[in-house]
Amino acid sequence: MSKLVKKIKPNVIASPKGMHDILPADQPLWEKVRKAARDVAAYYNFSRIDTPILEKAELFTRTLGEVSDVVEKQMFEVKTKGGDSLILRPEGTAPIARSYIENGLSHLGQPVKLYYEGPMFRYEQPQAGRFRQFHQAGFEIISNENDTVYDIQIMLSCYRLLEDLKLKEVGIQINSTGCQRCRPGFRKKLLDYYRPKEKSLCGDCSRRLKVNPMRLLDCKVPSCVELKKDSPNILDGLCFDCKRHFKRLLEFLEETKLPYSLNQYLVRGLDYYSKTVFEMFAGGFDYALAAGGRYDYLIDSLGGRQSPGVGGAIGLERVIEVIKAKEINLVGKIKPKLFMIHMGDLAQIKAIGMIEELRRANIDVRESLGKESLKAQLKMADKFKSEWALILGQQEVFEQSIIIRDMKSGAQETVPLKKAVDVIKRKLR
RNA sequence: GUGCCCAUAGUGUAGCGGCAACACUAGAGUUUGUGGAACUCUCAUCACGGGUUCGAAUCCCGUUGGGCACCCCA
Repeated sequence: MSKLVKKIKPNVIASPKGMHDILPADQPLWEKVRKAARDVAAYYNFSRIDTPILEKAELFTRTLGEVSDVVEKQMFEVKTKGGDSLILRPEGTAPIARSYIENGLSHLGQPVKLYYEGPMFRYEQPQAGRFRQFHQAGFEIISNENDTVYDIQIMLSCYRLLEDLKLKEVGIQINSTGCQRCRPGFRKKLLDYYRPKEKSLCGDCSRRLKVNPMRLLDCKVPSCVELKKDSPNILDGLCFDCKRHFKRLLEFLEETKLPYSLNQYLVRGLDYYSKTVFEMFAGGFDYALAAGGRYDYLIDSLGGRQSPGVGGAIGLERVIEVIKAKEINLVGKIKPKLFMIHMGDLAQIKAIGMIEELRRANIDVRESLGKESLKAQLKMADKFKSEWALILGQQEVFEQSIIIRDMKSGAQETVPLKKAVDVIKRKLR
């Protein structure tokens, strides 16, 4: 038979755009960040919740807003065989609100404090700190009362998490976006201010003027920024309730000494926010590491009983990017002090047995049992900076013994296999 | 969605129309049961597809992916 088959290198398949592997080298840092989030959640008494990665489209169109960018152009759609379409969740709050209603979580006792962590998806152009699949950890507090103390607890949770990750100089920007009572009045004031100037607005802004005037405050086009200077301040237009809520938030911020600054132009792109909104930044990075706000009507809009809530989410990729850029060292390497070495097939069998015995004794050991030569294995032991090498050769197997080698001094002692674990225990102490 | 830049070993780079090179990493070894040094060897049909050319990693087009910015956002 002749070999007619040409060696053809199949096209290399790349990961989808904006979606990345988290490689082994990065896993310790990721785990550190996730653990920090879990610890903060535990300290402030948040219970973990996991919701499906797919949700019905309506959940997001109804809560985030039909004309929000996330809904208009960033929805990641999955068609089912039945012809329905599902959406890869772009954020965590709406699904939790859905679950809260569906599972009657109000029965958990007020307030309901929930924490989550997992992948989110948005169909957009990847760039600095921005991916199609990214990860968030988040905190939500839902209760009967829209008590400002919950706002500060959310901000504290987010802030402490960043602090625990050794991120220094984190700044918090806050604003109030008003409520259903005062926002219409402010919208009108905005419109009154901007309508006569419509011709000088950028294209996006003149469109926003019609669909979502609040977003005019967010524009970064220089000419619009100039116009913004004299625009009505949202804080002046707040109703009595919102004003009181905001004032109280400031008192809490003073008490907790969180480094905040007012930003009257901070309006977030998701419709469900009301009253408090905030974003947290690390010095030198222009994307928010964490953000959130209050959502007094979210549960309502999904058909649940009126239950105000407040929440915040932390972008894990962004946090990790900043940690790396600032060369913050969070991960200490755990290195087992023992290294198992074998010579020959028989010894390889015994070596496996020995490792299992060590495991039962709760002793960490590293190995490179796929390698054959003693040299290569010693080299590995050295690379891992092992303190002792356990060496099993033909002769040791035959004698029912094992060599314990001190890697620093090179001194070796041969001990009976039966006593090996005890001797090792003593050495490790 | 739009605009600009980019793509050569696992990583970082050289090669600029004529034999794909260097460093690091990884693997094997330097006479067979003892590591850290040194040395030797191995690892790429130059992202993919097409075109121009006697000849393409190199020039052109397309695709995919990456980076940055806008929009928006964690």
